[in-house]
Amino acid sequence: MARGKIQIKRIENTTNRQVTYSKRRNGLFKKANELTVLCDAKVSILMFSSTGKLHEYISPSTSTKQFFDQYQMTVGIDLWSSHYENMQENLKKLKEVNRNLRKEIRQRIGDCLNDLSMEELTLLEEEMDKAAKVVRERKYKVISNQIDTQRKKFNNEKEVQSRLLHDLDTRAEDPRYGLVDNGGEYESVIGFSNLGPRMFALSLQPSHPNAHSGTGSDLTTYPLLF
Amino acid sequence: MARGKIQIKRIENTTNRQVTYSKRRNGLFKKANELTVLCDAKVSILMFSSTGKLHEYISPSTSTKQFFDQYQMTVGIDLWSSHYENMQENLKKLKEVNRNLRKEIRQRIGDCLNDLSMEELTLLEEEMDKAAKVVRERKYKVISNQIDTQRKKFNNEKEVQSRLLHDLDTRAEDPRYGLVDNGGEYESVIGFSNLGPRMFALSLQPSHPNAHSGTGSDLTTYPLLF
DNA sequence: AACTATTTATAAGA
DNA sequence: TTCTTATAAATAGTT
Repeated sequence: MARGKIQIKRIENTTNRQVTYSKRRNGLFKKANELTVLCDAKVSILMFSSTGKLHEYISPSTSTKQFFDQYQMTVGIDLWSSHYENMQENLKKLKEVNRNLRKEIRQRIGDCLNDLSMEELTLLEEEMDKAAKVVRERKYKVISNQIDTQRKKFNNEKEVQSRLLHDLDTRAEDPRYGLVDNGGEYESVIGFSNLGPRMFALSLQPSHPNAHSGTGSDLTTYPLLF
Repeated sequence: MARGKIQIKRIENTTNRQVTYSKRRNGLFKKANELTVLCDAKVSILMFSSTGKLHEYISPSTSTKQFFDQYQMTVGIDLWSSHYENMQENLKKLKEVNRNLRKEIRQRIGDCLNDLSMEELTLLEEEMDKAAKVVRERKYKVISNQIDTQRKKFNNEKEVQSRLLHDLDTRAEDPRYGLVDNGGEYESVIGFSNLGPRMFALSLQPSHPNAHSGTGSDLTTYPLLF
């Protein structure tokens, strides 16, 4: 624009092009700054030269990040959404699923029943009864397993005990030991007493609600524990 | 820069400022475009006016998004990483919550009870019984509401019916209708026969047919309804 | 939005 | 690069 008009088209001479780039870049930034001051505006200029070099102008009292954020807010679309679209989608879906799960749980706890129809209530009741039955069965299974284990332990210990008693008898009759009283037997019984509390605790389990009196046969094993 | 030099400072006159903003913005964009062409560069200009309005220049064959990406690559810092991390954190938390909710539901359905202790099973059982009770109560409430509604409907209909019957009686005894034999009466009843089905349906209600057996004519008209 | 006197930007040369 | 400078372009104030 001086010493001769130029065509606005790519400057082929590389040096020339770079010089012009530098000069005009400065001019652009100067203008941008003037605009910022004169008109109380915020300007962001990003430039990449043909060699890939970055130059930047940004109005004082702001930042490129702020510009990006504000730009996106204004445009209304996340420019980074391509990066995060899937994530946001996932997030949304998860939240929805979550909501439904919570609702289901609430219904199964007994909340939020008001918007259920008669049919849904009936279905829910059936399901819950079924589930409760499963829980109960599982509980009895656990109980009987524990009982079984305890019984086995008890039998083992009894066997050991009787063997010990037998030994004692043998020894008592053996003139070499000269033991006549029960002291030994007493000691050996006390040795089992640490099993007591555990078995007692078991017997305190709410032996169970009346609903399942049909499985009474299981209970016949209980007395053996006392 | 014409018709007088100006100070580079905020233009206080609003109109003036907006005009200058517009003019210089165009100038800036024009320069940016020339730079793009002359020097084979890529330029992005974002501007927010003092009123918050956004204006944008972007070199052809590129996009603001590309600029953001390239800017970040060049600067070497992911400006969005904090967003990204937050999101991932959220996602993780939601998944965890979700997992727990599912587990709870599964337990309440009767699956996955194996890893529950005796105490937990007992607690679960109690909760489920309690919840089932609530569901049942809710169901009965719905049922009784429905019954109530039906009863009210029935009573209404019954009243309407008796009023109609009463009307019929009155007309049958009124000489103005000149009905001597039963033919006329038959006709007049037939006149109401579009009500018939409704009354018929009503008469099937378990409650009872005639609350108005006081007049003998009641009995004679009943057969006509069927 | 158009005009235009003037300022500013800058192409080419040093 | 930077400076110079002739000239093109931008634009402030006006209509």
